[in-house]
Amino acid sequence: MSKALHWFRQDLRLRDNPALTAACEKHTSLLPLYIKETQPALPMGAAQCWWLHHSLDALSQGLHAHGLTLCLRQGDPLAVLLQLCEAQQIDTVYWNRCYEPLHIARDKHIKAALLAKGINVHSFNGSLLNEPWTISTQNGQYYKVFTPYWRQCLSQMPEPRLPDITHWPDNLPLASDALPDWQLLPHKPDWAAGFSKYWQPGEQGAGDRLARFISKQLQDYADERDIPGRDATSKLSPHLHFGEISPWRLWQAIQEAKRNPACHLRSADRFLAELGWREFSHHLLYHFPGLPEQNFRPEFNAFPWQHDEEALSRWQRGLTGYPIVDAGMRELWHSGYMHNRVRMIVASFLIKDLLIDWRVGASWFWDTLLDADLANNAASWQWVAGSGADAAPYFRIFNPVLQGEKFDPSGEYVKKWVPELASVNSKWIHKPWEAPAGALAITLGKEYPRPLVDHQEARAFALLSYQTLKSP
DNA sequence: TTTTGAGTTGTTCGA
DNA sequence: GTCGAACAACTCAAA
Repeated sequence: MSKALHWFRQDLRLRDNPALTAACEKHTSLLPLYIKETQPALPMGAAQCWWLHHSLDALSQGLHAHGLTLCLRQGDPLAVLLQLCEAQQIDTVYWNRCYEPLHIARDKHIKAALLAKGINVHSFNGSLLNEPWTISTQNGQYYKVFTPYWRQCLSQMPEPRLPDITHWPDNLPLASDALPDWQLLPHKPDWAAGFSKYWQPGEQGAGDRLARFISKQLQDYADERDIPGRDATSKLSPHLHFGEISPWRLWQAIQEAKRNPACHLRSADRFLAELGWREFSHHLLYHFPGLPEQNFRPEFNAFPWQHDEEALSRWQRGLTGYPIVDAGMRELWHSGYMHNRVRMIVASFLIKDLLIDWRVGASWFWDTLLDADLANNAASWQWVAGSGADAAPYFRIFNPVLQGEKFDPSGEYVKKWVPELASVNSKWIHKPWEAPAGALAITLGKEYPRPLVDHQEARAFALLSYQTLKSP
């Protein structure tokens, strides 16, 4: 008659959940628990609080279908765990591992404290194809370049195992907080009002996205993933972040699709490589824990970043006067998401046109992205800045007009998110300031702003600034 | 230890 | 309009 506790963190799912499966197999009673930390090491962004609310709601219903009740508690995790274990004579605690440095430290501390009280702790890999410490070069170093890293991963990929629960233990009924009392949802103003139009948090929503991706999007993924006006990307990132679906299931689904002779292999491998980038980011963060704050390449510590509150605010609100940039920033604000291609464009603009510190951009993304993930966010911003591992060379500066014309030729993406430009001819949609007099139905500077900076001048200045980093 | 080839996502300029 | 070179060397990973 042993009792177990499963501590849900970034694994808000029932299927293919190794820690939960083990807990169910080995114990007769189970307490499923989620803890809202009162002093989190890594406070969640506002957009993700919205997601968390709905994901917990979905998880709670999913558990309920199997006779279990999700227990919600608020406080210091160790104190909550100890209190519950003692009150219910729980002998074993299960969880899936987290990989952010502060979470590793937290879990290590909690594990030691529980063991000291005679409580067993079992942890599992529930979130990554390859955990960061399992991949290394022949010299035993960690990888700093993606391509050899991913080659190595592919060469040692373990057989996927998708453990499912066959026997559900008895419920341990316990008092729980009420989810609405956590006040995760915004109110006054309800800026998340539009989110539910685009997203269905939870395991079911994640599974639906995957099915849609395999059946409708995979075939043309390699060719269309860069076109923000198309619905060509999987949009699985927030589901992956919260662990509503495991990378193993994606891996397996792609392998299955590849067995179909009609499958477009370049697309399938391209998608897997995107999973690879997620893994690579975690690998980098694990081995270089300062990644979210410190330049991976220390020579960037001398970079002359500008402080311009007005420019930052216009970037955040999507009022830079560069349509593709503004469309991206508004997509982010309205939907909690931004197309990958456009993320690179807006990041390049903030860093290289406005010369604003990449950490400032990362912090805005952290607060507004539903898929905000410490490893991915830090690694990607540093990549654009040039301060990161395997980074873009400093002279790779995106031209927002060319990028717009190349990847959004008809302007449909811009028109969707910047409605004041909806009437502009596609010839001028990415550079309305060049339109001849009378060609625009709107007035620049009134309905839509003039460019915040001149890109050619900004580019030249950025190149000069990057020159200063070179050793004398 | 030394050598060698390679490295997500771009832009501009001049022929 | 199209194409290739230059942009700047440097670091990484494997042989």
